[in-house]
Amino acid sequence: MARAGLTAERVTEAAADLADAVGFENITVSALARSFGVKDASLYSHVRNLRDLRERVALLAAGELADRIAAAVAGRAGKEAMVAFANAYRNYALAHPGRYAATQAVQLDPAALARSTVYARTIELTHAMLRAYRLAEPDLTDAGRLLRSAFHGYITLEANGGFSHSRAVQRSWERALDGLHLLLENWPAESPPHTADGERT
Amino acid sequence: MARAGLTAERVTEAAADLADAVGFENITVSALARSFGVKDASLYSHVRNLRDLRERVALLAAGELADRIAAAVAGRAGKEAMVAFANAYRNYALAHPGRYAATQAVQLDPAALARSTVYARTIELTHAMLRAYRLAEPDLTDAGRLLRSAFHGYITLEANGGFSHSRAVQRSWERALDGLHLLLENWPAESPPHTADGERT
DNA sequence: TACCTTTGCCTAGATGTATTAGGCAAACAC
DNA sequence: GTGTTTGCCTAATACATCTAGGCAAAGGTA
Repeated sequence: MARAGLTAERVTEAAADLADAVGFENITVSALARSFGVKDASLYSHVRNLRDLRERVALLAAGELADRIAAAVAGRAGKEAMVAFANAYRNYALAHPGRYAATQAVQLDPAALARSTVYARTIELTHAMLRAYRLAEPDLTDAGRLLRSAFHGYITLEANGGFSHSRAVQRSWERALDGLHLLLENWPAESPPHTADGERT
Repeated sequence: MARAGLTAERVTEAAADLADAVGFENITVSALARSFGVKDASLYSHVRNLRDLRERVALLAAGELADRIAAAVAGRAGKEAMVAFANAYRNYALAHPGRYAATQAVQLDPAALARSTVYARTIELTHAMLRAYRLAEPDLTDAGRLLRSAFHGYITLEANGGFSHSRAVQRSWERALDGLHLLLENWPAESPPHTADGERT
C-alpha cells in the first residue's frame, strides 16, 4: 500500500481548497481524509484537531492575502495605492471565499497570534497605503480601522448576497472607493465626544 | 410527566439566547433540547431541522435589529439620525453577538426572503436615514451600501478582536462616524470608471 | 546486506450530533 | 366520556471528531 505523502502543509492547503469549494464552516476532517484517500485518523498525525486545522487555514489565507496586497501597493501612492489595496483585497476574497472566511471566522488565541506576524503585517500595509494622506496618530489608526471595516464589510455583504441586484456592484464599489479617497483627503479634525447614545448601557 | 410547552417561537428564542451565549456556529439541537429538559427528537416537531432553526433565529434577530434602528432614527434627521442608526446597530450587535452573527451567517433562500420583509425594511430604514443628505439615485444606493458595509465591517472586526488594543475603540468609532458624515455631505460626483485593476480576471 | 528507528497510515472503538419512524398519553373539542 | 390532536417519547441509522495502539514502509547506520 503506497503512502499518500501527507504533511501538515499539504493537508492545510487541501483544507483551504476544500473551504473555497464548500465553505469554511463545512470543512470536515472526514471529507479531507476522503480527498486524500486515507482514513480520518491518519490526518491526526499531522494536525492536532479540527480547530488546529482551521487555525492553519486562517494563517495560510491571511499570509496569501497580505502577499497580494503587498504586491498591489508596491510602487504606488495616494489614491492609486488605496484603490490597488482595495481591489487586491476584494479580488482575493471573491476568488477564495473559503480562505477569506477563515481569516475572519477564526478566533486566534494569543499564542497563535504571537507565533505569526501576518496580522501585524496587514496593519503595517494599511498604514503604508495611507502614508500619502499624511495623517498623524490617532487619526491614522482611526482612518485605518474605518478603511479595513469598509473593505471587509463591503465584501462580506457582497459575498453573502446582501446587496440586491438593482445596481451593478462593481460600479457601486468604485464609487465607494472614490468616496473613501475623498474622506481620507479631508479627514475631519477631532471633535468633542458624542452624546449618550454612543455609550453602551 | 408534565410537558415542557414548546412552540416554534419559544424554541427559536431559546436558540437565539444560546447563540448569544456560545456563538451562532455552536448552537446544536442537542444542547437546545437539554436546555428544555427534553429529548432531541422532540424539537423536530416544532422546527424542520437545524438549518430551519438557524433561519428562524436569523429572521428573529433581523427583526429585532430593525426595530431598534427604527426606534433610534425616529424623529431624527441628518447627522443625528446617522449616528443614532449606527449606534443602535452597533449596540445590538455587541449585546447580542450570536443573534447578530445569525443575520449574517445565514444564506437565506429566495423562499425565506419572500416570506419575510425584514431585509427590505432595513434598506428602507437606511434610505430614510440618508434622506437629509439629499442624494439622488444611484448615489443613494451607493452611499447606503458603503454605510452598511462600514457599520457591519467595523462591528465584526471589533467583535472578533481585529483591532489591537492601543486605542480605545469607542473614540475611534466616533471619529469614523464623523468621517462618514462628512463624506455623505460631500458625496463626490460620478467619475469615469477605474482602470484594469478593479475588474476581476 | 542486515538492523533499527522513525514515521505514515491503519483498525477498532468511544462519544456526540442530526434526523427519521413510529408509539403512547396528555390536552382539548364536543 | 369519546375522539382527535398534539407534545414528547423510544429506537435506530448515519456520519462526525478524536484516542489508543499496531504494523509496515522509509531511511539511516553498521
